[in-house]
Amino acid sequence: MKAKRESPNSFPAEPPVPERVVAGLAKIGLALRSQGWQEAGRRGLTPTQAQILRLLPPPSEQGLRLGEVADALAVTPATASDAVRSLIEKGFVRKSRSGADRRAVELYLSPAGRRELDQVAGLPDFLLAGVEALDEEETEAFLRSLIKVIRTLQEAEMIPVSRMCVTCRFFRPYAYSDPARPHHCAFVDAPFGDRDLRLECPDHDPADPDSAAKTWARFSSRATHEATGL
Amino acid sequence: MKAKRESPNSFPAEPPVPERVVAGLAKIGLALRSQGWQEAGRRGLTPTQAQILRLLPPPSEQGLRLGEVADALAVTPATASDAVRSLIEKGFVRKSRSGADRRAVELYLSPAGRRELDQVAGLPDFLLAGVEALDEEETEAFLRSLIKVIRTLQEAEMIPVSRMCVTCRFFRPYAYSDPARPHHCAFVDAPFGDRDLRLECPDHDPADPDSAAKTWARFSSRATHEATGL
DNA sequence: GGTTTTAATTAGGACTCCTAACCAAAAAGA
DNA sequence: TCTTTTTGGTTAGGAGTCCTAATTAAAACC
Repeated sequence: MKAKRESPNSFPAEPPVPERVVAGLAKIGLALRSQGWQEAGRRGLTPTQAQILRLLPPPSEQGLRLGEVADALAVTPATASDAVRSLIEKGFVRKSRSGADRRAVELYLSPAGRRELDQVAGLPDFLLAGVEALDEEETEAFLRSLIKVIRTLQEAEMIPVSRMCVTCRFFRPYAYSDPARPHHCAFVDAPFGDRDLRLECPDHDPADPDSAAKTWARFSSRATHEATGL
Repeated sequence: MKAKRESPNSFPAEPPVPERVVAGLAKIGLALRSQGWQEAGRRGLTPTQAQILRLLPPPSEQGLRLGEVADALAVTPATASDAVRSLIEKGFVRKSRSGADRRAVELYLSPAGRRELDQVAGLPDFLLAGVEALDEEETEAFLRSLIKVIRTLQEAEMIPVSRMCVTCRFFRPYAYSDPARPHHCAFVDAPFGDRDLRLECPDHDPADPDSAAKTWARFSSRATHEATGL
């Protein structure tokens, strides 16, 4: 039987702050899941299927491999294959053998899929309403913290790597002293601030591991100190 | 074809900040889900089953109703009933008819369930590692923002209401001017700070709707201004 | 006492996940 | 070149997650 820990200010201690944060994130995860299923009922799509639709490009662009879809959703290829088959039966997705590699497939949105996606994307996350309860400054701080958490998870390979600034070869964190726009993007060759940090940038180009590590160290430590007013 | 929006600083605009925050939260939800299933493989428990185990009390305490379990997990009673049946077959949960209301059931952890829970809870969320990449101050700000988001979601009834400070009749937000410990808990009759804000307090007692609204308004607006230095 | 409501279960169906076994094409080695 | 791997994807099988709808039984209402 463990004695209860006391926090420094004599207020009876609960689990440490990070654990409560995790619990909070779990609650949001819960909401996302249950919302996803309610959505599913309204249209004919399950959460996974909707996510795949959001992922796939129109036929005019380069299609996605099945493996890429599986990675992005963090499921096994078997599961992804199931979901895709069901989407094809529903007429929302097209599949064709890849030209370059004859065992691979390329997946695209069909026109019907494109229309369906507009509907699905139209009612964007209910979560948005929750996040919009934060003021601007709070939201930006929240985004930055979120990016740090996600990146850490990615490094531990617990979450698929995505096209974020912090893994991009064009990203130069804290290149300027202007606190509103401390970062530099070498792709558009312009300074920008935390509010423009991206999670999925179309122009993303992965940095080599070495400079990625440096970039991350720089971003991570500066973002930390800046929050304390340094 | 839509023209690209420009943000005020001429950096090419992406979706607005709140949307990116939602995207980030969704990524974390993804990680939670896929981790849950990997867990499932190791032990014989699926994510839902593990969550139920975490929820149930030992036989020495008041058992939970099936409906309460369903609410807490944000699933239908049918789904909860399924999962509970499977847990009973595995010997981790005990069920008995409620004395007070003969159609209701009371659910408890069995001794085996208790042992299993220790295992499950032992490897707490991998997410913890991610959150611990934040420094102390950042973590506290993150927790506070999270509470605001969750509470907003609860008000919109998109997420089950939980035993948080902000819905408790003992909670007096911003009762003091001390920025380190601005709140007061009338249950323990002591001041406390953001770092002690709770998501699941054992002593929680719901406030009546009227004063709950006032408390929330006070917490919400002050937390906002405080962040901007007011 | 006779509705209505509420708590839980069951039935049925689509889908999500997994692991494992399997082809077939591509890459690697001898 | 002619095998081995390796890799991309599919299928089979099984437990579980979810839902809606129908059912049973007890409680609450009038």
